[in-house]
Amino acid sequence: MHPGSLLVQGLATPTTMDIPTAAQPSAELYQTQEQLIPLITSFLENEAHQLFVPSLAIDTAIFSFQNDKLKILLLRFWNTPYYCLPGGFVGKQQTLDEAAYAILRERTGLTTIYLDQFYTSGNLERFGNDALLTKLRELGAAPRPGNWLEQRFVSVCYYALLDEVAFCQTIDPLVFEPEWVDIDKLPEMLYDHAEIAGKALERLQFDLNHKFVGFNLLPEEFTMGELQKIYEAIHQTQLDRASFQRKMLSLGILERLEKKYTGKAHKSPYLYRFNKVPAAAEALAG
Amino acid sequence: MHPGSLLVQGLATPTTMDIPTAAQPSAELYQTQEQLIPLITSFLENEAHQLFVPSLAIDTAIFSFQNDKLKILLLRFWNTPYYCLPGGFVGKQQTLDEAAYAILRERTGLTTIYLDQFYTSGNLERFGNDALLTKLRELGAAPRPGNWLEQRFVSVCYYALLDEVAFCQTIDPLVFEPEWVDIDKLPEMLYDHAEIAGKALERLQFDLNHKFVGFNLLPEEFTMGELQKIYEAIHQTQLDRASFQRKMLSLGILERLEKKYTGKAHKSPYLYRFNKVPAAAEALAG
DNA sequence: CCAAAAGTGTTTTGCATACACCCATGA
DNA sequence: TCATGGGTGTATGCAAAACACTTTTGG
Repeated sequence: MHPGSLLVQGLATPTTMDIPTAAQPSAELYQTQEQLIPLITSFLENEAHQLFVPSLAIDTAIFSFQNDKLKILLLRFWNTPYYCLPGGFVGKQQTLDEAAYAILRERTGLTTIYLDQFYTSGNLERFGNDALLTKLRELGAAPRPGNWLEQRFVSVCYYALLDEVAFCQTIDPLVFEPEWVDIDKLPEMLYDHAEIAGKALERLQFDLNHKFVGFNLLPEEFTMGELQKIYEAIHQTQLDRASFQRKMLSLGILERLEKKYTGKAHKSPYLYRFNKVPAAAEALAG
Repeated sequence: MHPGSLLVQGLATPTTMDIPTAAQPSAELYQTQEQLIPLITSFLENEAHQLFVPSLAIDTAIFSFQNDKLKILLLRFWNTPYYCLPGGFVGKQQTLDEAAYAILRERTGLTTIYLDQFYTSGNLERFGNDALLTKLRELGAAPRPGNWLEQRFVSVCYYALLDEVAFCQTIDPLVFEPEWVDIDKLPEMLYDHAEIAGKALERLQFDLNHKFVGFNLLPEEFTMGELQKIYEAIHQTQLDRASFQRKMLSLGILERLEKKYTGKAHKSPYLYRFNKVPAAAEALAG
């Protein structure tokens, strides 16, 4: 295995979807700048062109729900105070969905993930002004003209919902350090990623009421209170408990299971599960 | 002016947005196959690579409202029974919106158009199986390996609404013959364009109720009855006249003008205009 | 028995629908 | 004055919202 291929996974999207997550060699080997820079340079000058569709990038807004708050996964760029969204490129034989899915799996280690394309950004901001190239030049490296990042990129944007607090793989900690950030405390971001994150949240808020995506942020079995907290966090409002319960139940897509005994001194809530029978899918379409 | 540049406009997107529509030379000059084939071949082998972002296409679903029916603009491909959506490519210095807008103006001659990106299609259907290449080979031409259409393409899709029955420019009648088609009588289409057209209609139906886009299909001043017909055509239902009027007026985004005397033997309807004050925009956001 | 949280019932309000009625217009 | 289509008023029904009440649990 060519040593650069790990770097490819770190920087970008694997070209196939069946790379076993657990069996990957440790990225620690490439954590020093001295080792990284020539690998990155080689990637930008050679491998990237061979593996990926030119001009095309994927950015993902990955949401999860922790401590009653909606979080988004950001990557802090190379020891700067600037953040960006996890992203990657599209393998020459990959569909867009496959490429986005691969990025998700690479970053989170999870395989069951809700994923939805919501926007394609075609502005020219990054063209000739890439952060990674600038950083490399600061460090004395100079990838040749015509390298991968000197293209103009169009970015297809996805948002994703995680149903467990994902452990976040640090596949390339020196270049991109992952961090879960409160959705209402977004830091300064590179390129147009702040705008993309904003659009992702808008879309999530919208889909929540029209496609019932909320349960994707919870484990398979959940209480009504937990589901309500998701709605409140995403819409940043307070909801009436009784009305919320009736509304959810009236959709006919939740299945009531046995009670959950929490050990707390109050009535135990029922557990619910999303009902996957065809009838439920119908109810959501309208 | 290089003769191929007209062809470029015919096949694809101009790279700038200020080509004067009226001053274009007639395309009649290039209407025979003998003249067209070498120009197309040269375009595919040379000019396209220089002008456009690789791997990226734009497809547009252009809607208008004629005789109380919703129509979509399709292009019949080179004397076959197959149709496709008007499309083009993205100039190296164009944003996606600019490229889509240029295609619209090129095909319709109009400059004020509602335009909304709704989907990016990344399947591999067209890869290695392009209709134009196949047709050229049937005709004995053989663009060299590595020509523009041998790439894998990702297509950014827009839908557009025209507020007048556009005259449809026949810039390349031999290759693509334009035709307004009833939305409920879609013919067989190339690539995944049938799917894209379907998604465009779904999106239009959805936006109609959430972003009040309907008035973009009408001239600036219109009667309530005309607006209602738009809604009925797009949703394929009958609506109550009284309820419709109250709902529209309650949105607070219509401005009532003077009456319109039609010459018909009945009460004359008021004319309305879309209200562009900021308050209206707020009303639409929710 | 109490506090806390969950579940359910009841009232009210708002909105969409349906339908009725009146108005303006030109033949 | 009549037919036609446009504008407005009114009754009805459904569903969401607000609030009250009951139930369950562990201390």
